[in-house]
Amino acid sequence: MARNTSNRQEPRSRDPERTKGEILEAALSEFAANGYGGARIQAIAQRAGCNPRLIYHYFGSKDDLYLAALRSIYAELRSRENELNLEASSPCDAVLKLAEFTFDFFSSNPAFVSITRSENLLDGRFVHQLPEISELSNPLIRKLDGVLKRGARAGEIRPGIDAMQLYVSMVALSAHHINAMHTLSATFGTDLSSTDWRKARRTHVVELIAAAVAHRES
Amino acid sequence: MARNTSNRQEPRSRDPERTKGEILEAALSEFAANGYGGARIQAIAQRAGCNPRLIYHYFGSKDDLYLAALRSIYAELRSRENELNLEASSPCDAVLKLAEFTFDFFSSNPAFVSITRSENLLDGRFVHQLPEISELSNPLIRKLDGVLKRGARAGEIRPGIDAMQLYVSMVALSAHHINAMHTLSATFGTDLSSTDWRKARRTHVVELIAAAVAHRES
Amino acid sequence: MARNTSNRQEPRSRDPERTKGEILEAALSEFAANGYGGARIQAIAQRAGCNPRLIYHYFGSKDDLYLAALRSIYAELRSRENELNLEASSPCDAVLKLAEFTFDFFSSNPAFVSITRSENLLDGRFVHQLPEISELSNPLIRKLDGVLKRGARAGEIRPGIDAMQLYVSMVALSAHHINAMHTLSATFGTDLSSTDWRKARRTHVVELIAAAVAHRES
Amino acid sequence: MARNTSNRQEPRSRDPERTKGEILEAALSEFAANGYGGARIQAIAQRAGCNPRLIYHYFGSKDDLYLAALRSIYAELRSRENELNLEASSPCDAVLKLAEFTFDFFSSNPAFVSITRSENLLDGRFVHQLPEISELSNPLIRKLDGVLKRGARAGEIRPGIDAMQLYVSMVALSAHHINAMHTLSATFGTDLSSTDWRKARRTHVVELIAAAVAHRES
DNA sequence: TATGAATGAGCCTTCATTCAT
DNA sequence: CATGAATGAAGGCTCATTCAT
Repeated sequence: MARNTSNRQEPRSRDPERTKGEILEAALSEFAANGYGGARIQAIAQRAGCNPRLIYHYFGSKDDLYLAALRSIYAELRSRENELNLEASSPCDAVLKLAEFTFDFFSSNPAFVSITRSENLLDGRFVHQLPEISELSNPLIRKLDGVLKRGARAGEIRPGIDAMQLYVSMVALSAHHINAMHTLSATFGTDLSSTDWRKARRTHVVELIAAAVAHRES
Repeated sequence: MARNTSNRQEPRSRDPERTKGEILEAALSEFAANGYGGARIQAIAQRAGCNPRLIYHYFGSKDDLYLAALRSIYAELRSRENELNLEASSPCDAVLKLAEFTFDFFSSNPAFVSITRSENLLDGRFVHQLPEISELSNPLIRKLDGVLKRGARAGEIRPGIDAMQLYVSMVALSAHHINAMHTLSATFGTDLSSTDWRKARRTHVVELIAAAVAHRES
Repeated sequence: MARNTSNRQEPRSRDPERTKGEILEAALSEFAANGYGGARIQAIAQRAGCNPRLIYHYFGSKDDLYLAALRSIYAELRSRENELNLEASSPCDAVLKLAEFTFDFFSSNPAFVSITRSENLLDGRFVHQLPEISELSNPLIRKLDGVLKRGARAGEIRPGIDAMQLYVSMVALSAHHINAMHTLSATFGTDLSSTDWRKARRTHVVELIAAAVAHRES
Repeated sequence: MARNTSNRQEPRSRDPERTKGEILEAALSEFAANGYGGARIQAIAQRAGCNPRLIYHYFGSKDDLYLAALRSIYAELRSRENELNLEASSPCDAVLKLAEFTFDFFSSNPAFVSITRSENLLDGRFVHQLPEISELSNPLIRKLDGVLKRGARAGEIRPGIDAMQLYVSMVALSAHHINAMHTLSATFGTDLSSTDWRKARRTHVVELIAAAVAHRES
């Protein structure tokens, strides 16, 4: 007859910061797995182990939660890029370092690729609401531009390479096979997610970039 | 009292084949613009100027309509690729020809990019149901492999390049800036859809591929 | 074992006009009983014996359904007023005829009173969207004005009475005890909805109006 | 490092009575503006500048808060009516004095009209829980009855007028144009809230009551 | 005294789909 | 061939309210 407390389920943590973090983490997974439209607020709540209502308490709306998730993955990228120290290396090494970093970042952050994909499906509806993002990559492009010019003067690097184009290429070569993994896998009849294929891809991409920037005697 | 037929509104084309084609066309647009989940069966009906019910009449379900759309864009790709004649050119020219074709195909078929993107969001749920797709690219890869080997023997092309990796790179370099147009545009603060940027991108990509496959004197 | 048809519930009438009418009727009751905010779309569906979804099929939204209900009660009022023939009576008789009609209209159309009350709670949010309503009462006021002037000239009616003020008074005297029935009943400890009270009220109101417009020898 | 108390924000007034009063005041506004169903407990908290939880602390529930608001507006009315001194005037003057008082009370207490309206929308659900209200108006009716009888004997006032009916009429004539302001305004295309209209209405109402009770030579 | 955290119930609305004509 | 009528399931969001501090 006694109503012991152990009978009812744990009423959550009473730790707002942690709860908020768990919700964001869950949102990241759900949005990555299903896109904005396909994501279910209830699924996020379940992943976070909390009441759906709580999501509104902390984030206000699905849109705002999505914006928070978007902000978070870009913040992660920015924080990682800041750790790069391109100036310290020789021009060729710096380019390869960036190429490797870019490749590895997308490899180990599939959520970035997924959410970015969803965002593009929506014609960038949300990313355009985050002005801070546009300030993210400009410094990197400037640094890369410096490296290319330095390398060109030193005869190490083919002159005339546009930094932004090169960076877009690095991103393309590093992300597209993840982005389009399923269609490419189906097309080629090969599993592009296998460790072997990914390792081969990394080698190929780095070689391709190296060859592309190298100075050639003609 | 008689209910003569002239009283009711014109009941469409009475041309089943044409109606079916219009629906497929409309579906292509809608799926490309909104993805699978975001596409509305009613919107497709409106685009096609017909009754939603008719879609079920001709295609059975939203899934089947989507499959038809998927099939159609891959058929288009296959048909274009068949027009290529890589064997007729010198190895270097053949590679560049393929690069240019690939770039131009994605540029002029944004629906392919969009629907492909949606498909990957769904983890390839539908593309895996179309076995004919896997037979599409194998011939191309084989041909490209032949070209690369021929070029290597002739000393024109750097040996050891994997055909599939190279082709994935071509696709990546040609499609990713379209696929991720909005996020990249927001990131760089540049409009990646402008004609100028696209033209510069084409030049960059072709040069990059050329440099990557070129044989270098050690 | 046989699944006879009488087992499943009647799948509705397949008579759109009738269905639409039933929904409107149900909406009228529900809105009258609970106001706009308190009305439940599902309750309306149940009253109408149909699926909630059907309401959206025919009316689009709760707002639009409410607008339709509003329109309908005013149309009813207009149609009744048009049957009045004030010009045919002597001025005094015409005024009393209008007073009696007004009293009886509100008595027998409690939905009008209720929905009107709800509308005022919303600061007339919806009534302002129905421009046709403003054209409803102007003719009546003009007619009443004519009657009053005619009566004044004939020495039957006290001169200087403003037609609109008088009409507002008729409405007030006829509607307010319905509108505020519960608070007044509670205040006076009397049931204002009883037949007896209503009958006495009618007599009182008509007498009051009669005395108010009568020409007095001073 | 020490977390001194001056760091956290001022925890409100620490004056329970005042806080309670502010909440009641806020509730009055919110209920008047939105009715019972439309009122938001959080909006009341914001108006009162306090935490929603505090409302529960002081008043228990939304219902109880509403009851308190209801009690308060009727207490205000009772207190005002008690200041009237009908016996001191001549019968006619007394009637007009009451008419003017009633008109002015509703004019200057729109919250009374609004909350009363909301209450009637709810079929008097709450007013029936306040037995003290029914004891409010009985003395007034008795007084008015006395005045009418006195006036009838003196030949000043038409005999046979029922005091309650007359009082209901006064209320109706004074309140209905406020109660139904928006629908009437929309109907007549006139702004019934304008100062001019209200002034003309007052004159009209007083004249109407005067004429209605006046003794006429047959 | 006062407050933020957390919840369960319920509402409007949308969508793909089938029924009957 | 073609269409309007009708439906069940589910989703985002809001609200009053209680728990724990």
